[in-house]
Amino acid sequence: MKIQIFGRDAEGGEGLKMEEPEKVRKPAGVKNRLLASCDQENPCKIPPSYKISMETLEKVERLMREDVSDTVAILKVLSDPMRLRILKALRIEDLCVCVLVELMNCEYSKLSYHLKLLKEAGLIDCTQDGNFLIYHLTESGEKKVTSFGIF
Amino acid sequence: MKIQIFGRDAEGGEGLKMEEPEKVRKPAGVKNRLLASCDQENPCKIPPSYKISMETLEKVERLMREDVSDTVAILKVLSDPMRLRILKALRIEDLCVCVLVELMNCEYSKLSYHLKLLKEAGLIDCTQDGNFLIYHLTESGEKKVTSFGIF
DNA sequence: TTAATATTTCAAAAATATTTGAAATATTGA
DNA sequence: TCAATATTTCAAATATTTTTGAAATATTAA
Repeated sequence: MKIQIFGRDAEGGEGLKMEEPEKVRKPAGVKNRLLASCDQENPCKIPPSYKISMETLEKVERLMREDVSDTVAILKVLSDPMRLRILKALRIEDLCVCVLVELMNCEYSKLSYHLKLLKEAGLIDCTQDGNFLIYHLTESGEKKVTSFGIF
Repeated sequence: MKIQIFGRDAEGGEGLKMEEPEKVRKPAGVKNRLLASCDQENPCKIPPSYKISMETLEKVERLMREDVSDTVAILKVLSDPMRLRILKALRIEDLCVCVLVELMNCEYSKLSYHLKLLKEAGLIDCTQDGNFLIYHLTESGEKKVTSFGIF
């Protein structure tokens, strides 16, 4: 696959792109990989509507290198009906495991698994009172849950 | 497990909870399941700090019944590094599969799988230009991605 | 002590999601 | 028409996540 690169434009998404005379570039570094096979003997074949500037390309490549693992981790934890419902409940009231078990209508061990994930993600925590564990949203959990605007 | 229920309080989370004299209730309907074994011969054993009002309980139970499947579905789609990075890229610029393949540094079939999930979730779509498919964020995708405040 | 209770942990089983590579499809250009 | 290209589809192999039930832990109550 080969890509044609057009001259600089004023910041991706800004609208107004001026199209400079067609000119195939062969840049160094990261761009090399992306545009490797694009040169004179090997002319680029791309659809006419498809133009992309060096600036935009670089911007996208920079984004690609950003670490998304934290975001993914939190999204993974949130993307489960049981865990979402636990969070919803705890937003209203701190609840002990025994009540959650009844509310969720499930086995202790199952609930416990999900509570563990939520806790490991720092979204909830619990305090002990005798034999009972009473779970609550953490401050950061409260914030995240709110900022995701999920509920 | 048995739960002790205390008198009405003014809306969960409003602060100021007045604690009426201890009184075990045995309500009907949904509450029955939750509080089934809580009566005179079978006195409730809960930790002293743990009080919950009928109102709060009802509120939580109502929440439990709400359907979260749409939210879960979208969160599931978002909770993958590859898909997140695709979305990030498409926020900057519409991109054809061939460029995405290079950016993501992966096989076509793999990329295609993730594009499909994103498309099925209505977050992205594509237009065809000859042999090329050029993917873009949908309007609703744009909105969702923004509202989740992920990037 | 001992028994009962609330909860977690663990490992195996089951369910889901992802990756892989080959083959299919559709479009272009000769 | 035919070959080349861009992309998707498919089914099998892998990997990850979730469920299950039994056993472990820790606390209370007797």
